[in-house]
Amino acid sequence: MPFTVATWNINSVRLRASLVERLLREEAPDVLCLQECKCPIEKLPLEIFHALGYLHVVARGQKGYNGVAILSRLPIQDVGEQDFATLGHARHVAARLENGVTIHNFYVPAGGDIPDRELNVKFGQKLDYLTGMRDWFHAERPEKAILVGDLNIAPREDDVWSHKQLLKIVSHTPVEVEHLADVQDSGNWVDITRQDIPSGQLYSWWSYRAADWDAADKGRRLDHIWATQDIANAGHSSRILRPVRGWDQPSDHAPVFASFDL
DNA sequence: ATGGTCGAAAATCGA
Repeated sequence: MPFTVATWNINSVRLRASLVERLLREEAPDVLCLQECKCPIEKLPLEIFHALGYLHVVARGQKGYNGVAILSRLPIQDVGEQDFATLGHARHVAARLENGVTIHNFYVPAGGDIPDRELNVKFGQKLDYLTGMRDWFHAERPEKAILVGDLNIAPREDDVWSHKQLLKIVSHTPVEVEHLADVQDSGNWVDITRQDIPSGQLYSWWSYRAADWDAADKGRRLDHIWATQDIANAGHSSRILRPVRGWDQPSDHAPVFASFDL
């Protein structure tokens, strides 16, 4: 059964419910994973999703911040959440499809502005969250699994507009990249986006603080789709929908897509 | 070295 998965940091699902609706209508992924819903689960605009055939929703939320949701046209089962680094935040939820594939939806902490855990508690929390992910996947030995989300790290030189200028900027520092690589190794995860698009600049986020984000094009690839080694060769057709960043009242993130023939 | 823009929620914090 082939299926398509998408991930999108929506930056308030209530404010942008109409954008979610447009994406579902135009692209019709089987599963859409959202981050930064910024509301309790009882305030998710479920009617809109249901009306489009997304009858299955697994989510975790909190008032004002964070929040993750998995919308699906295919039946899914809630298989729980993890609270890495015991932050008490809604940053992870997992669901299982009937074909046995588990989908993990993550919103990794952004980490603040200063890349030093002595000077910035949030940076330490980000690293600790990633270490928690590493240890958990090391113990779990995931199989037939897909991991998506806003991981808030652009690991490769061609995942950022300027490797040199971003080396000390949170999201591209060597210590974060090492932590993310440890997570990837611990679960035998394969970066499906880069499996499909192995070279060239690739971004999924552009700051709001640019006069013209498209012309400046100072982007970063913060949003990822991974799969465990055993199903990685089923992944294909990866793409990042850059035009979505140019929709009215957009999120600062573009959605990332991949398909799997399983 | 700094400021630039958003969203939620209350007049700031987080990104």
